[in-house]
Amino acid sequence: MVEEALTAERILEAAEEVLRRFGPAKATVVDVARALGVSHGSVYRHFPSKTALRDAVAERWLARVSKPLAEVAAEEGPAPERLRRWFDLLIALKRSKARDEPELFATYQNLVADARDVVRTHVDTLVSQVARILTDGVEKGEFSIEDPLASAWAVFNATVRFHKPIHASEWSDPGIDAAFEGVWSLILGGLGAREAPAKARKKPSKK
Amino acid sequence: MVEEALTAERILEAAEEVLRRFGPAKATVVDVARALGVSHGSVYRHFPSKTALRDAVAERWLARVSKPLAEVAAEEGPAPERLRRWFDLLIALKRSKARDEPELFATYQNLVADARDVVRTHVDTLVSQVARILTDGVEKGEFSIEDPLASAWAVFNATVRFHKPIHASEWSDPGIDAAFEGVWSLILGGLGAREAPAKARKKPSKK
DNA sequence: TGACTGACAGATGTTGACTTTTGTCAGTGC
DNA sequence: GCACTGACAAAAGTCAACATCTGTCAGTCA
Repeated sequence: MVEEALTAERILEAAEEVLRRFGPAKATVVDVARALGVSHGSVYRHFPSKTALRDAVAERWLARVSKPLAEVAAEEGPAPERLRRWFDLLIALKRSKARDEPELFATYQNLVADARDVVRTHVDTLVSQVARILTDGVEKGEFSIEDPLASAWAVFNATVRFHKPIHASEWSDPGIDAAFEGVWSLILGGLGAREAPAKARKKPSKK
Repeated sequence: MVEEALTAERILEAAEEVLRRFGPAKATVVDVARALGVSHGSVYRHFPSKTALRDAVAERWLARVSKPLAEVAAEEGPAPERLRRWFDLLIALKRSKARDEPELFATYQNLVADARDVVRTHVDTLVSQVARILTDGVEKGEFSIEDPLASAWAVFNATVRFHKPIHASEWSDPGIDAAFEGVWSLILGGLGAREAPAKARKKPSKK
């Protein structure tokens, strides 16, 4: 049987599995190497440090969050509803990660606590997606705001309680959904949300 | 000189001083007793546990936050500006506590992490103050909202990043004030804030 | 030659004996 | 009697010896 070559990709998969099973506190580089049947020195051929490996695992994991969100951001149709769907999905994704992959979620929480670049990049990605929806809405006359990127940041900041991992323990409060509704109507008002005026409404795009 | 009687009040003062000096991790009941020249058993005559003592210290400390805020909430004049002054003061108070009394602030952070009743009560107090300002503004036609208490919670939730101790590390970010401005204009819009119409209670037709 | 190993040094984490702290209460003396 | 003490048990915290982990590198072997 031919041994499969040791690649960064294979290491990442093994590392994710090890993190999922043991959690960030117990997972070691030796565990990852053992899962691959190599010495731990080999892992350092592909990643300069354990931190870099952890960041790379998180990056993949975060890409699996932002990709479906990007799809929602790119949808057609009224921006206000799309914005809401986008946040509903963001919140649902975060909650399900916290519930179904607690160890990986804990890894991500450590990352946030360390204020790693990988997290900043992820947040920037998410905020640009929101900005895209807002820009779209402004063009269609569905939002009345001056600076979509600034507003995107504002919306993101205002909803921090509902998607930032540091608040994860509050997500099981019975009133959490009602609290979000309250913040949401504040936001819609603040964005000057309304139905697209007939003459401003764009024809279905077919580019 | 006659020994002063040992009262809950004197114990609280000593406990606050001990907490301020040693911080929540190092302060012991024996330290508090020593500062008062009594045995630690005596302290337990007045407080059932160290936790109860810590909570009582925090309660006093929080009262010193909510009292000046209550004064702002009770002021006359336009509600939107008052609301803004109220939040500016809240944020300034929290930041100065974090900066000038780091040990007591750490005590409070522990309290929040433990989700103690004393914190819930404090938050309820603050939210009612906001609700009071909102109610006032609704009566004067300065806000158009249905449920001032629900909106007060929404405003509080939307500004969490700027006053909740768990976010204290973000308060020194250079962009934090700009971020607050962004959220604030969202909020003002969401509350339907406007100048008081000459004749209150009449639905406005234009800006 | 170059991917990989394995032995190694220093850093970090764990363990368990020991110390301190919390909380109780019978006893003291005012 | 009451307000307080001081001795105590159980719980929690400390610390140093020991073990494991991270990161490096000279050496192996295909």
